[in-house]
Amino acid sequence: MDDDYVEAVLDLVEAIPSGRAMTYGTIAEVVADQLEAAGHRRRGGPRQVGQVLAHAGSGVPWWRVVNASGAPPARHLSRALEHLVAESTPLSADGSRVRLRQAIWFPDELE
DNA sequence: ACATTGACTAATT
DNA sequence: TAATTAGCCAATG
Repeated sequence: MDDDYVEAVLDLVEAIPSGRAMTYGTIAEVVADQLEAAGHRRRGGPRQVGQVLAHAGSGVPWWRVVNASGAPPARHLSRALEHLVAESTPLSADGSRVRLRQAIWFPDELE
């Protein structure tokens, strides 16, 4: 995993607005498109995004990245939920996952 | 090289 | 809805 990939992921995560969220899979697609357009060979997937955040995600709003069912990473669940609540991110009734229908964000949406 | 492991996903039951 | 099961792709031993 080279620096270009790591940087692309971190930049994108930083761009997610407060109160919104993106899934690992979507981030992987956007980053793959970006790098491909920049001349690199297509690579990466949801798990690679997870790898990047696990090792280098401490400085970015990692709690705005959730899995395909809207759940934050199991290991940091409570810390993530604190942030999400503080940002009034739309949550499911039991407060354990993000309501993707409302909270999902995509980078070309007007801000 | 080979096997195992993960901040994952989509399909199936 | 929730649990299970293949796939997936790069890192690690």
